[in-house]
Amino acid sequence: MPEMPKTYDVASVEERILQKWLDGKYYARSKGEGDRTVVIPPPNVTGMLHMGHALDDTIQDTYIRYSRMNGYSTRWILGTDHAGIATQTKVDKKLKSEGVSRLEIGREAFLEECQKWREEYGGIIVEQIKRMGCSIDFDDEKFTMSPEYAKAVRKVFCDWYHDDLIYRGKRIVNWCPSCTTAISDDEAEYQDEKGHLWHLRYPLVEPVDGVEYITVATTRPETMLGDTGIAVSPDDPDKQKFVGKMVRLPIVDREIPIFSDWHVDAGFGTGFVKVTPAHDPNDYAMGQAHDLPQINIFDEHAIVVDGYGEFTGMTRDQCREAVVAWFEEHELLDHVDEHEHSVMHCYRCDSTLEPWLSEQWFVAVDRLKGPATDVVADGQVTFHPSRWTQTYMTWMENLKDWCISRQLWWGHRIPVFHCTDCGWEDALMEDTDVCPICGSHAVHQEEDVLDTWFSSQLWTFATQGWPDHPEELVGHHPTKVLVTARDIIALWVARMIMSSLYFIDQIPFEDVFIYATILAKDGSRMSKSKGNGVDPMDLIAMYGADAMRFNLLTLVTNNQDVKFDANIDKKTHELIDSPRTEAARSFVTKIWNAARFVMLNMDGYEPGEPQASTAADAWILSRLAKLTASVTAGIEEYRFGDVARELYAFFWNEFCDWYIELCKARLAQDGEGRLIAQRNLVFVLDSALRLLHPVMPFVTEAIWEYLPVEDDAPALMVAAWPDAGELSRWVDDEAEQAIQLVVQLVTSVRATRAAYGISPRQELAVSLRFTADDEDARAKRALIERQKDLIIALAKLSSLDILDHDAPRPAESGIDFVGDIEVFTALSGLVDFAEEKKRLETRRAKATKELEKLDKKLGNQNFLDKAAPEAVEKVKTEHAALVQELKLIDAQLAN
RNA sequence: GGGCGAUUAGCGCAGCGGGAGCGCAUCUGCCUUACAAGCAGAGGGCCGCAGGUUCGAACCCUGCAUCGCCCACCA
Repeated sequence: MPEMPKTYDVASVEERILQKWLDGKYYARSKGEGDRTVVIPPPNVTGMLHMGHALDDTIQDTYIRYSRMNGYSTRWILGTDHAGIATQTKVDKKLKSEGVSRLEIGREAFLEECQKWREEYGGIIVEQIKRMGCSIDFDDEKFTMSPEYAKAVRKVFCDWYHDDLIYRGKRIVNWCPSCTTAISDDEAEYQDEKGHLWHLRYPLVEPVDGVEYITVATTRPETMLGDTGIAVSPDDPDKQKFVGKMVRLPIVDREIPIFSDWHVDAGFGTGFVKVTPAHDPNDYAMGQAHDLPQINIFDEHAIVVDGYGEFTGMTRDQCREAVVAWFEEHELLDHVDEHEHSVMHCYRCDSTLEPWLSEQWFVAVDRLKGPATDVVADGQVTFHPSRWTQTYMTWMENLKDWCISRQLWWGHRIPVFHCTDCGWEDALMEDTDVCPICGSHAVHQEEDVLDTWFSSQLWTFATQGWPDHPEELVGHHPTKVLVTARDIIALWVARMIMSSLYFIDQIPFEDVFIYATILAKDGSRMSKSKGNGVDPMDLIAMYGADAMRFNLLTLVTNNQDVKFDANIDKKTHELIDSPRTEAARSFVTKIWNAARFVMLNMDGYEPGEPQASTAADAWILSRLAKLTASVTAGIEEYRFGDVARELYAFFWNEFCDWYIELCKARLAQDGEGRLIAQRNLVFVLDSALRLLHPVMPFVTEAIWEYLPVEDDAPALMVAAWPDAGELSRWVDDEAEQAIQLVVQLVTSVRATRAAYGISPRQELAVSLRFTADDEDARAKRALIERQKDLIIALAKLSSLDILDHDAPRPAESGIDFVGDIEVFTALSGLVDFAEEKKRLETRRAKATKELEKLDKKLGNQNFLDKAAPEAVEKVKTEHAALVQELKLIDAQLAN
């Protein structure tokens, strides 16, 4: 048999194993019972993957690998998102650094630049996904702007357009005057800024009760040029007398009405609000409700338009200054307060956004939201953890029409054509340059492109042949689970549900798994600008993909965010270390070494069934059976953190720490015992590797190549998942108790040894004495007799005697207790007995304190009456044991 | 303003109604031929604060504090 290298060389092995998988195309769709199609949330082609992707992809890969091994039909669909605004920004910046702008090179050349960018970064992203070990369908990569996908997007637009779900309208949008595009609310960044609250006086046309003017408070005095009303709160009694009166707007000399509206907070400012419907979302809403004119005072660059005299041609800032100066000059500036408020900025160029009235395209959501709410309410689509259901529902309730047009170039161009001659307009699947009505060639396509989410909402079905090959969807849609981050529940998850229900009358996925947001160690968001981000590729380079994956999965609990334990150099922003990932790497190494030990003891091995020939065998097989059931259920329920911890505890603390040690004596001898131990070791190791494989695919695959298991599978990755039902025949609670006793006895002797500083090489004579002489004690005694050699070997004893229950205590011995068994360790000539006395006294104090607690409990009649009988019984047993222990300690002390 | 989450050992986290746990770090002793990326042992906790429910609360309820996230708003 080939010998395993002494050390596990992570980098070279992971590289080789990856190639093996790719060569074998084991990542491709698998056939089986029950469909498990999963779509990857398409990463943006803007750059590299971050820790969120690493977590997302690790979860999906673990799930898919498990499902593949467990005989499901699987397919994990790969793809990337063109990410309109984000990519365009990156390409803009790149061009700028080369000294050109997109306006100079034109739309066509710019799109070519975007394509180039996409090819480069899309390629990098796919390489990174490979490097993490993801078993995704690499031969069939999707892209939200591929010709097939574009066709799906276009069909969705046209169908909705013709079903009156898409309309064009003038609305207030977040406008970036520098990028000259609308951006969505989620693309706006709020920043708290110190500003001012200017109090301006507006004269009343007719005095009211002798009052000649009212005072409004505003943070944006420049917008007063577009004021068309003044609002007061309906809950403000002092102001009601002004309602219905008119105000003469200074500078523009316009008469505007005072009205009452619920938007107004009587307690803020002066209680009078200037209303500028064209330049504020709230004012727009009030303007709609009260039928006010919408006066746009800015052009697309936020320059004051014609007709405002000296103010025309000014920027927002210049205009603000000039307006304030004018009010001051005319003694209409009441006063100015300092005021902190948050201001929206463009996340691309950081300009202050202008709420701006412009022509945009919208999706009417009224007919879409009902069905999308129902499928979640009735459990067809289930969120995990369940609390996200509420987030979803709340968002659906408050859903407003969706602005889908973007004044960008990189994206799906809106397929609406109009004729400037006759006014014809339609959404078309094929481009045209002739008007079908008047035959004119004055036909133009809309310049705007669609919001990126408009295309990604189709992801589950447009990646699977829709609309041209609907047969591809059969059996593979709805997909099984969507694994994603919580911040796109509204932006993406909800929209996928809406569009999927509309177009293919199916939910897009059965489950939505929302994982925790990964924060930096200090609890703040990881971000490039703060330099506290961790690059998954750095972690892989330092510790390997398996270690990163394992660590990430331990973080998957019910929590909604989690701090990533990594240290980063404050100056260079480079990763220094990640203690938790390092610990995970130790686990990888441990697995390698344990396997290596097994392989070093394979001389004379002949394949055969596992066999519970000793208590140790029965125990480990029982533990394995329970682990298999638990891990299987854990993955099915998306409890990845539990799964990782259980695997760790079994492999390290049970298999390595005890079973391997318990086998060493048998392995050292020739004969049947050795063969049985070999077979059991191979069986348990093989099973454990299978269970570990979805979590740590590389090291398990590498080890499996050495294992002498007969299996048709060409790789562990496509080998069978252990069958919990089949294994359940090994469950053996008695054996588990027996080994637990062995472990306790060995640990007891080791603790005594450590307490006295006795060398591990010094063999000790130990005798055991049972405090009782009942059936239970006799059974335990028989068991210990059977495991005597094991205990002697593991505790490094010269002898192990079992005394009769009434035998005298051995002189000059240390004492310890394992339940009702006294453990005497002969210490004659080895220790200072004053020490032992001190030790016993400490122990006595502890036991006394514990006993008091139990006494109190048992003295409580309510406890005896109301608590579960098992609970009472347990306390009674513990109580008896403690009483016995104290008696023994006292006897020992008296000695 | 509305909602959600967190607060447990120095650090990062599990546990979520009946004995306070894991990993790292710390201390002690070990190169016991699978593993020093290891082995054995040990120390370290008013389980955020205050009430309540319960025979019994880290766990359930209420309030508070601190930190964080999401949504809305900020004239």
